[in-house]
Amino acid sequence: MISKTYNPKEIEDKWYQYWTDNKYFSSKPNPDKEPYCIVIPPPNVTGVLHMGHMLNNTIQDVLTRKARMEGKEACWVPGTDHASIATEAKVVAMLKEKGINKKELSREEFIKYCWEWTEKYGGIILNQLRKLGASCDWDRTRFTMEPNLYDAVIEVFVDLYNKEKIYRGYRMVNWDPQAKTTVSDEEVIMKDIQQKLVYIRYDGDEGSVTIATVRPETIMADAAICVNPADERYQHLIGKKVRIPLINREISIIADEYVTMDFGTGCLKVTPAHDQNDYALGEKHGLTIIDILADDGTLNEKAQILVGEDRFVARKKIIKMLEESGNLVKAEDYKSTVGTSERTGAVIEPKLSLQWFLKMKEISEPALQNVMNDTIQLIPPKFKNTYNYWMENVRDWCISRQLWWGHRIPAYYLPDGTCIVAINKQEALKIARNKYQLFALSEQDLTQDEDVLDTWFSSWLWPMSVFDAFKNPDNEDIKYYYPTNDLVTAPEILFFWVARMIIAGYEYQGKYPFKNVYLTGIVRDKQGRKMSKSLGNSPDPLELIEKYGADSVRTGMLFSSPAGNDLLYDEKLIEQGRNFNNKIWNAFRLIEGWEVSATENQSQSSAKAIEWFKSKLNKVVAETLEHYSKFRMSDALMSTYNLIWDDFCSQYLEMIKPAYVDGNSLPIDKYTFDATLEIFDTLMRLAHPWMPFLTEEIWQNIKTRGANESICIAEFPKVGHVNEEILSDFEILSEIISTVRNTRNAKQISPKEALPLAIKTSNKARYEGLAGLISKLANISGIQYVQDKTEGVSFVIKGDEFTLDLGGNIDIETEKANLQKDLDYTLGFKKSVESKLANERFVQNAKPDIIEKERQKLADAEAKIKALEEALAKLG
RNA sequence: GGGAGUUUAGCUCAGCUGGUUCAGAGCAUCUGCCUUACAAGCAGAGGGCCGGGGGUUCGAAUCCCUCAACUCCCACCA
Repeated sequence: MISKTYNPKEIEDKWYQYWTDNKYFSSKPNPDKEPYCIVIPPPNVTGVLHMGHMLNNTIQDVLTRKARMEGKEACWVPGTDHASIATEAKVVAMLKEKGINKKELSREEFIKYCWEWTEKYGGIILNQLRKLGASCDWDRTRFTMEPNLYDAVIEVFVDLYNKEKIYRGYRMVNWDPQAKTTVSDEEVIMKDIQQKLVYIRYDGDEGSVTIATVRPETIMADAAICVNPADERYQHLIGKKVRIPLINREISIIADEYVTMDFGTGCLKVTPAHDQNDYALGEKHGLTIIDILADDGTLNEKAQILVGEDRFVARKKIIKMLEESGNLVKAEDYKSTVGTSERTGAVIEPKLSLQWFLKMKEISEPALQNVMNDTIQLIPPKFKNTYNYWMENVRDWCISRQLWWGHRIPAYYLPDGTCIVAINKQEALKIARNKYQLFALSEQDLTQDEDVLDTWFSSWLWPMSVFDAFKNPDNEDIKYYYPTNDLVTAPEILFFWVARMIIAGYEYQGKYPFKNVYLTGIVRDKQGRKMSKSLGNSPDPLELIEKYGADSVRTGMLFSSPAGNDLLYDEKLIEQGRNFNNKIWNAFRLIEGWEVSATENQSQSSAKAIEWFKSKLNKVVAETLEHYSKFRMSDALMSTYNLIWDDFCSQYLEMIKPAYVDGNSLPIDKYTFDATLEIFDTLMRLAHPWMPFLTEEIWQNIKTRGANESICIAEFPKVGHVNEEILSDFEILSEIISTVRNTRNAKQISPKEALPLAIKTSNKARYEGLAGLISKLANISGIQYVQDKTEGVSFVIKGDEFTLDLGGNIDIETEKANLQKDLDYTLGFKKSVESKLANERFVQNAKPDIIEKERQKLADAEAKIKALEEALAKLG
């Protein structure tokens, strides 16, 4: 006896093992098959699965499994990303706990720790994906820091350098004082914060000025005071000098139109070292750059005062000091935006430093065009706008990071500072010798750049590097799988990653890396808040899988998540998923429990039911494929959900269910039984991409399967013949049944009590075909075809009149009122259709098929009115 | 400050190029049922002037204008 409720725990590990043992997810180039390929957005190697991963990877798995069942050579490439900043931060923290300071370690020692850490935690997230049922080709698992991928990054750097796309320069960059590295513009998150706008008076011999600033701790780095040349208030001071309070250094007052007259006091303190605009202003006016901040965000000796204090502490203290010195004019509340690091949350410090950049404008041209012309499709397309904006205003990409964990920049410096870029030291030395004729030079004389590359500078090669496109350019894999088909990822990394992969794809393969980009939404909680650790509103995906089963979580997450829309997560969704799983499980239990008779003849009703369901199934398969083709995942799932729950369980199974006599089920005829199993088989294949475990378990039990058979590689249902006539007949059937059931409900008559039904129709044949089913599903004791209305409750469907004999249990007035209500509505309806048809402009302008539809409506309404009127007349 | 998007039942969303069997789905709610697959269930029901206003049209949730609210992206007014 199978369990009454579906128990996923018992089967999930078993089937996953079976699938991997049989290598169903392995893929090799196969010229006879069409490739279907997805590369996973590589999660952080030391990360753990969160709800966003669940959503995103479930979608990838659904797409991959469906493609595989459709006979394509499906290949889903898994892997992880080394995540420089995040991993390095974790390792530093771990070392700190052990009492080790990163600074005390050599680069090699530190990297060794990183590798240890990676090996310890690196497998976790991939194993979690297995729990979810992800059908990745695990033999192809890649890591952005593994040797081949490492080399690819270095090669690309050298290549771009040689093409003069990469340069080194001083720039104002975003400095993260916590991670002590630069971060790219995209990694800076602007946040609104409440600050104090401090007004400070600078005195001079010829007058004084008051400036407003939110960063009083930087006054020691001031290079000038700037006013608008048109500002009459300050005309007399331009060119004069004032002294910086507290340190009494003299600075000039300069004029520039950049300054807004009506903001603050109209006087701007210019601090070229600590502000983007001030830097530009400083360059223009030839000002001195005084950098008073150390790498960790404390004030350095150039500040002269408050040396060693953290910038925020210094800010508070200096206000106090200014107050005491009498230079503080006032301080008011002010809200402004400040950049914070995406990785550490620290407030970003604009900092002037020497960094490596990639010129973006030219290289990104094809990536812009081919998204705009839909060669690459963004789903949903609304993201094209933001993509376009970003790409058109793209700025050079700062690719160096002051970290150790990552791909070390292959730039080597000669003792005189000359920079040579080459794939390794030996090559660099060769260049030094050949190009500069420095034959005496040895490897020891070359110093490699200390910095590593931005993590995205490795992941932008991902769709190519996972197939070794750089190491081995003409290999079978890259030729077969590239370009890949779909990419499923979060909109947040559209520019970080997606756009850059497209750029790299065109640069190195001359072709887009993927055809479609499906952008998922953000998983939020019920109240619409982002899932976050600090809020504690993010459930642990593995606990959910443990509690409900992977299939429940998968379906639950996809019930309501259109592309690009955020998913408001509620555990109820997962429950709904579980209920669906259980429903299927029980349908199987029912069928499984039937006794089969080889001698019993098939009833006409069962034959009809099978015919109907097959048409219905084909219709839904067509719909589902349509949804898939448009990446409407929720809709595709819902089609299957409704087909199985409503059409199959609630209707079909009730139609063919063997009767009970004296508490015992009669056997079911073999033909119907076999047909039902076949249908069930198809349904499981249709549902498999959503619920791989449950469907495999059932599919394996429907009949005896061979040793290497699996639903994973069974055929996805194809669209077959749809008999529209039978579908419409069954719609009438279901209307009859629900009306009868309704009537019982209203009259409080038990469903167990069989009632006689009279039908007055001109199409007796139609109902004779349905009679058995009507009787069975509406519990009708006998059907009688009549010429005149008989005693009982009547209703009209498609111009035919049905009367349910309730044995006198009727209230004439109520019946009359009900019929009258229906009649009134239909008359009104008829009138509106008539007036429409009478409208010449309508008849002239509307399309013929629309008019034909209207005529049909009119005819139907007239038939209905006739029947209703007759029924009413009978009641007196 | 600039740009884009959204606004349809209590919630989450479908409704393509305008045609009143298009006002839908799932969930939630309500009513009645432990009917021998499933109470994680069965059978039913209610619920929306499609954000407001104006316009185009024979006809608008669907096109245009305008207002309002919300969201996102971009942006250095100290």
